[in-house]
Amino acid sequence: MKIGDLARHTGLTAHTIRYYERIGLLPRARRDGSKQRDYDPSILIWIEFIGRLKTTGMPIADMLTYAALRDAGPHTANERSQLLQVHRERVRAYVADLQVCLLTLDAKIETYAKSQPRTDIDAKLQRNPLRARRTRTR
Amino acid sequence: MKIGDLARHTGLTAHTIRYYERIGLLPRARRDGSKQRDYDPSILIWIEFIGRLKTTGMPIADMLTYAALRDAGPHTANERSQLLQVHRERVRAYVADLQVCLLTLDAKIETYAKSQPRTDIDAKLQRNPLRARRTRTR
DNA sequence: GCTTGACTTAGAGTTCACTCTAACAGGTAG
DNA sequence: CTACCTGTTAGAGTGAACTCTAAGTCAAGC
Repeated sequence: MKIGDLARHTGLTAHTIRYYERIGLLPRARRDGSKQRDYDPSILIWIEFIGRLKTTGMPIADMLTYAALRDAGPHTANERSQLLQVHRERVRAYVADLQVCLLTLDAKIETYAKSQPRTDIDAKLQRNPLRARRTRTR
Repeated sequence: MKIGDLARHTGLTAHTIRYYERIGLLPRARRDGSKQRDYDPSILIWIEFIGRLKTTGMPIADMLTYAALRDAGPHTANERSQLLQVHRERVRAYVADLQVCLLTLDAKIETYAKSQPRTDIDAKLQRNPLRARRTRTR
C-alpha cells in the first residue's frame, strides 16, 4: 500500500502522513525498490486510533507520549492506561460542558422563535464542520 | 469596572479583552478621565455568551458575523437564529462523535485492565484541561 | 517624592497542526 | 519517446487565537 492509497483510506493527506512519520507519530514506513513508502494495512488501526484521540482534542505531544510508551514495551501498559483514563475524564468533562452550552443555544434560539417569524434553515450556512479545538486555560 | 476587574470576572486576560475589542468582538469601551477602559457590568452577559460559542468551537470569524448582525438591528433576528441553529447542529454532531470516541477509549482501557494489574490514577497526569479544537477537514 | 501597580498603544512573537513549495526521480500510458 | 502521475526530500509558509514586548501614562500608598 503506497502513501496515496493510505491517504485515500484514512482521509489524511500524503503530506500529513509524512508529517506524522517525521514527528514520530507513525513508525518509519518500510520502502519498496524505488524508496517509496510501502504500508502494511495494519497501520490503519493505529491511524484510526490516533484519529479518535485527535477528535477528542488530545494534543499531538500527548499522542507521542503514548506512542513512546507503547514502543517501550509491555511494562508501560499501566502508564498508558492511566494516560487514557485521564484523557477520558477530560473528554467526559468537556462533553458535559458542551451539553450545558447546547442548552444555552436552545434557550437563545427559543427567544428568537418567540419574537420573530422564521423560515427554513438556509442551506448555504451549512459549512464549517466542527471537530475539536483546544484552548489554553491561561 | 476597569479592564483588570473585567479580566478577573471573566477569566480572560486584559490582553485578550483588548484583542477582542480590536477585532470587533467586543464594543469599543467607554473611557474614564485618564483614557482607561471603563466597563458596564452588562458586558459580562455578552462575554459569557461568546465564551459558550468559543467552548463549542465556533471560530471568531463566525462570532463576528453574529455580532455584526446584532449591531445591524432587529431585522436580522432571523439570520442570527439560523446561524445559531446551524451551529447547534454541528455541536450536536460533534457531541455524538465524542461519545463514540469515549466508547473506543473505554474499550481500550478495558483491555489494559484485563491484561495488567493497575494502580490509582497518577494525579501528576491531571494537566491539559480540554476545551475545544477545530480541524480543517481538508 | 518615590515606588508600585494598573493601565495605554502599536506591533511583534508564539503555538499548534498542518500545508505547501521547490526541485527532483521512477513508473506507466499512448 | 514524451507526458503525466505519483512519489521523494528539506524546509518555508499558513491560519487561528492569542500572548507578549516596549515604551510610555497615571493614581494611590508609604
